[in-house]
Amino acid sequence: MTRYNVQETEAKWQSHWDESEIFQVTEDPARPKYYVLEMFPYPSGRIHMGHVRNYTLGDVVARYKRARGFNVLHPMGWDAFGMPAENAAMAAKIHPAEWTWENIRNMRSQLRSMGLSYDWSRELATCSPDYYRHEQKMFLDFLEAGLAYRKESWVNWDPVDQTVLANEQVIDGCGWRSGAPVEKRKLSQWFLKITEYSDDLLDALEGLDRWPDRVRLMQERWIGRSEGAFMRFPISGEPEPLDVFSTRPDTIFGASFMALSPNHPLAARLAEDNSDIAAFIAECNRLGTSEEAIETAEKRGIDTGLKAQHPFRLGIELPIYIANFVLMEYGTGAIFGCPAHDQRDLDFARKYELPVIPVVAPRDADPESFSVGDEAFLEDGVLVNSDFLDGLGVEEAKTAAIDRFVSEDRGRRAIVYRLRDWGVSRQRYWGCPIPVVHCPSCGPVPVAASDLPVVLPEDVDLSQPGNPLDRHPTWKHVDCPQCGVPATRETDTFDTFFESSWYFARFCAPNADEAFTREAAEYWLPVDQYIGGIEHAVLHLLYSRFFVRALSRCGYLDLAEPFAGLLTQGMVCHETYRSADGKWLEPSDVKRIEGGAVVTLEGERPVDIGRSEKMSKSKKNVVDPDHIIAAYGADTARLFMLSDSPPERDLEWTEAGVEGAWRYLNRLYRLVADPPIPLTPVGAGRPADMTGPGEAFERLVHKTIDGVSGDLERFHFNRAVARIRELTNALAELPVEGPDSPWLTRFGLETIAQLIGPMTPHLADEMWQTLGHEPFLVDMPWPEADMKLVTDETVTVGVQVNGKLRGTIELPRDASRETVEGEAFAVPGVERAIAGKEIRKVVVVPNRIVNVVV
RNA sequence: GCCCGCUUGGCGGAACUGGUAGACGCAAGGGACUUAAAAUCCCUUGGCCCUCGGGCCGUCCGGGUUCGAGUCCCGGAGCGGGCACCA
Repeated sequence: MTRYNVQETEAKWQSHWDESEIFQVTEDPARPKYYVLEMFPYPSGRIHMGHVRNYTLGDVVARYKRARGFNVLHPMGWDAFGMPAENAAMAAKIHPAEWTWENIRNMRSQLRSMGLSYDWSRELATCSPDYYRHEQKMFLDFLEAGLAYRKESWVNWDPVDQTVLANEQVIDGCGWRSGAPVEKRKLSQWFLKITEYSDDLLDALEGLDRWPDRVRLMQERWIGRSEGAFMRFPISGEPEPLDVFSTRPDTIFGASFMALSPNHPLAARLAEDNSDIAAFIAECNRLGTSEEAIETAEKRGIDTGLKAQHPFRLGIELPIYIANFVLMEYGTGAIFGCPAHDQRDLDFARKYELPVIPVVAPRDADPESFSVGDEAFLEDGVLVNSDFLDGLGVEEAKTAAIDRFVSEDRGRRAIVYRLRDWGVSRQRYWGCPIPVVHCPSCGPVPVAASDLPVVLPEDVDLSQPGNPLDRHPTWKHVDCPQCGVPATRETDTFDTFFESSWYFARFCAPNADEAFTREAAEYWLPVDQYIGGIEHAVLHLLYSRFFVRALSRCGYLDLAEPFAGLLTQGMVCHETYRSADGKWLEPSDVKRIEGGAVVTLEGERPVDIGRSEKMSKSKKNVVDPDHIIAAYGADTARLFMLSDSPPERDLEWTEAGVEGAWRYLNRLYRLVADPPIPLTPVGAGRPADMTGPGEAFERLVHKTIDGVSGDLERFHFNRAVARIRELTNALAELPVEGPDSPWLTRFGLETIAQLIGPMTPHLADEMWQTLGHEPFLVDMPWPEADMKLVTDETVTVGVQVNGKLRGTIELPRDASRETVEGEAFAVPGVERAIAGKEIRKVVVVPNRIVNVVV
């Protein structure tokens, strides 16, 4: 039997593609363009199955669009700055740069073995000065445009490692490496004014109609526009009043306390001469900076002893607390608490025995007796206990309350956003240096554009805690660009989201002296189809959307949105295995035996099978793409990635599924290498007379072309694969003796090769050549379905009685109602079901269903 | 805590906008070929009942809308993801 030599064949086509440079593209105004981009990887060392899935999806789209006549840009690069390089440097004593470049070398060769249609001449790595110098220039332009500024903000500080920790590095309030309790610290940092675009970023979401709804919704919530009012409360015995923001000014008469964020300036002032308050604030600061930590913590507070005066109720004073659930970043960092109509306020009030005064009652409730228990009343209703607001609905009451605040000059209507400005400073080494010099007399001064790039020094010492740039002997010492006195460089580097916010533009002109050329960017952008993980639904995508706005303002380009279409792929999962002593086992350490049980490969000891989870090193349920490609080839891995699950959903990697894909590829190869019957010569005409089965098969080919095309357009890759397999099954069943079979078999095989080309490109080119064609299949136009053959002349219609299927009938398409009813009543199952009953109604849905109601 | 998503046979999934539930694949069982095995090919396969014609039940659970619900609405359960310094 002819055997498919996958390693040899895949290597052969990869080098052919490479030598002929077929995937290198240039701008061509005569042709429609299509820009396919997959989120570029962090060079962690080896590709994982998530990458394989992501890049397979992109490659299918790229190859399909190319066959459809588009000039396709499909580039790849490396998101090469980031913390893991520093961690590796500390753990293995390798320089981050060396570690990163070595990883890039490895991963590039792994990606190449997948046979992806990248234009490798455009490859970039963000850690190269050639790349990051442009973002230093962008930062200078942002500064000049007023889009970058400096302010203090809070960070998680590890006192032992002398470093700032990411939220994920804070475990139970302690540093992940040092184990020391984490402190909140205030640092002066650089921010980008993303909030200036809050409304625009929100409004433009509507136009992103090729984005998943849930991603748009997540961004909408993230931006978090809310309407309300700023209100001023005088504090008894204090000169300065307290400003608060509330979305519920209507509940002002239900206020029973005020609460300050532990980071509020007033709280800080009170702490100066009150050790209890200072201790409470210090404790809050141990909580970490994440919203999750703050929201899940028990609601706690401390009474400051200060009293705020109720704006509309003379003589009523409200105690001012400092509370751990009030965020300094939102509104003014202070609130009035209305326990009856806010759950957090209610929890707090119950704990500190503060009054709970209902001021909104359900419309059908008795206002006198309505009270609130352990659940705040959040719905619409009628205002009660509220003086001039009594009897109004919630919306009317909001307006009336704000109007009164305004007329008494105690507040104003306002819109606030949850979105905060983007802090881009990182106290780390392996990132893009922020091009600023701190001068003792001029303050922070931008580096002159002509002095860019500020190159990250490589001779650093990572063996001690803290930022190595800070203690570098020479690098940071420079003269002030403005006044010339000795000054020091900014030692912070950019957040790595900075690099990924514009790489899609750099790919348009990767060798340009400037960040990118306007010409190339205007030809290629926006990205027509962006593909990546849902984990980037908010930050990366929102920052990139902000970046094109900021770059447009600074004259780099003229673009509304970076990504016109977005596909978010699910995770790659695998069963988990544990030995009897509870240790995780790798899939390659176990085997499946008769009956489905799993045992260890060595010693055949029993293994506990856990449920399928995202592949991760900690659970050891990782399958190395290299091993799969070595054993089965890239096409098998690609086909399995596409055939088992729709792209947005999680995919469960199974050895059996891989085997199935592998068997199918071999079957296809055998069909062309060793056809069941001799084929007609290349280009032979369609036989004039077709047999019945032949004609049915010919129709199926056209239906498959039509179906697969539609599936690929909508990213229903798993259905496309299923259809191609159906066609393959039908081809195998063609009668050997049929006079039209030699032609039909060729027609079927050529079509299968073309349709499966985007998914398994090596095999498809091999099939194409074996069938007698010149390479490359990727340059062939996509097959066209003959729509006359796609629609059958007859239809199968289901016949129901009272909604229950009783049989089916074969009818000419668009048969008359009379014909349909006549045939339907003649179905034996229908006759049985309606015998002796009165027919009340017959529903006929043309070409679909008949429902007899008795 | 807040926000978002998912739930269909033994398993992954299919079913376009409410119209024949289970396409396609995997696994399992049976058979063919073979000295044997692998590979390949063929058949069966949602559950229960059956007089082998068929009957009843069935898309996480409980309600509802409809001639008709996996699909729409209300309520609930379970699982997963995100929460601003991981990328």
